[in-house]
Amino acid sequence: MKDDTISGEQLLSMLAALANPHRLRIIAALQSQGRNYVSQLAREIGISRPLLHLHLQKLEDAGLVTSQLELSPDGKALNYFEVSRFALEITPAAIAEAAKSLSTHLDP
Amino acid sequence: MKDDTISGEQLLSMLAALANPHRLRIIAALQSQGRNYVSQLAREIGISRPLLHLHLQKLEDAGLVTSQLELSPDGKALNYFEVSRFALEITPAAIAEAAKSLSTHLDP
DNA sequence: TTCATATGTAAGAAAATTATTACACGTGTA
DNA sequence: TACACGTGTAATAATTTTCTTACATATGAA
Repeated sequence: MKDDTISGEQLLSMLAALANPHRLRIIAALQSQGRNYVSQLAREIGISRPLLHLHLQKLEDAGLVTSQLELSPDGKALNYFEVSRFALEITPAAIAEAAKSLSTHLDP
Repeated sequence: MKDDTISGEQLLSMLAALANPHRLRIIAALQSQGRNYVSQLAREIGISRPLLHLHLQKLEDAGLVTSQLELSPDGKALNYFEVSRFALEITPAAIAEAAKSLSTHLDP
């Protein structure tokens, strides 16, 4: 059998990170056009840079994108983001499995 | 090729519906123990009935659960919920595909 | 020096989601 | 009738998320 096991918290954080139209578009853009740095991506998607920064942070916290700070030829610091490789199989059974490890307000 | 196509809005509404710990537990409970009616499910999960009602509504709006009103032997109206059969393949490519049909604030 | 580019982040406003409480209604039984 | 059980929902509060604006910093070029 495949080990598709994932913790409830992990699943939840990925779902929460994906549950936003801007963030879906961000992933789509990085997937289709490849890695990009923050300011440029903000221009392409049409949202403000601080707002994009916030969304990228959520995606990165969930492990869906990664970033790498680089120096451009002309000396600017560019923070490049790219999509992580991920594949979530979302089914009732997978959710039931993951939910076993979801903490409750009743937990010790 | 498989037609895994899904609209951006549809994907988004499912992701949003899943991105909550209570709702994951609801799906897990219905999947593991089978269909159940609202009051009983509320007791099992340990949340109030109105709160469960709200979460069930979101899940139903997203098409992840369905409900059927039935009369118990002793005449009570019981609203039974069960999990829908769904399987979402969440990958960067699938998101890029779905995001094509995501409306923007810039749309006509 | 000044301008244009890049970076990050803090503070507060706005909006959406989540949660509680209280109400209203229906049926069968004591 | 009163109680216990089921249903739904409205109003409000609390919390979280989203968004904007403004500030601070750094580098290269004009």
